[in-house]
Amino acid sequence: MSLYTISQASAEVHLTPYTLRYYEKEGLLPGVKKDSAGRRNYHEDDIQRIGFIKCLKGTGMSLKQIKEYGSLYAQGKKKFKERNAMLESHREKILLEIKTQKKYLKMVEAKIEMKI
Amino acid sequence: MSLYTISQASAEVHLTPYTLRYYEKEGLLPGVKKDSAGRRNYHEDDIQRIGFIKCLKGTGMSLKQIKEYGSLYAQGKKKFKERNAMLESHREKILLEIKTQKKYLKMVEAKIEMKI
DNA sequence: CCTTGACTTAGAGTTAGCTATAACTGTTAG
DNA sequence: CTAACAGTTATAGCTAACTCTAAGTCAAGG
Repeated sequence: MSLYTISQASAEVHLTPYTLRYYEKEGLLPGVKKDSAGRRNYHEDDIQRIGFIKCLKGTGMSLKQIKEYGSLYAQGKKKFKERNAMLESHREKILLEIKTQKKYLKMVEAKIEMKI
Repeated sequence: MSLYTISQASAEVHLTPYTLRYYEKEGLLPGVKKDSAGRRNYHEDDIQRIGFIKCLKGTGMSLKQIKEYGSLYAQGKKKFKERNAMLESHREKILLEIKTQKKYLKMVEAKIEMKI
């Protein structure tokens, strides 16, 4: 049934075990199961969750907000509206960010072309 | 000849006076002139420099690297090659970043479309 | 049985990048 | 002349996001 130890999960998602424990401690990754010896067993859907956390974080969402999103998610469809509103506004933010990056790219390219 | 006090420069570039002084202290913005009373006088080209610093920083370059770039720049054309290499590799980084952002955008949009 | 090694926790330490405070100085308006 | 104001410095404090340390536990191999 596809279980990962913390070091396997770490390799899979390219985050250190430190970071994985930290995310869990901060409440970003609730409900990770442990074996009889108290060791974490990451399931496939934990890996998926971490993937989405990386996506949100990689687009500039703070861990605090990611946690908030996760908490809305955990509350199921009664919070669907709120949760989707969060994603929609984050989507706008990403679009804006891409625009800004493109502008900055042009500035850097202009500087390169200056040859001075 | 278009001089700015620190608060005017601050308003112009959308950075706080604290940040402007901090950048200067960190060596990112050498050679800012002062008046007889010791107050900073930002010239038009200081404003331009800050603009480019914001561009580099906004695309993920660390202040340390920006300082390094500035120091190469200050050494004139004898460091042209090195400086341009730095910009070229930064350009690649930005391109990659835009690509990543686009991928993440799709992930967020997919999540929005899930309606679950 | 004992060592090795991968894990556990709580908590301390680190880094980047600001942001604020305290004490002070020079300029300007009334 | 003086009070308010906008600046100055040095230095301390803050936040986010890790990153590491110390001390301990557990399971498996020799």
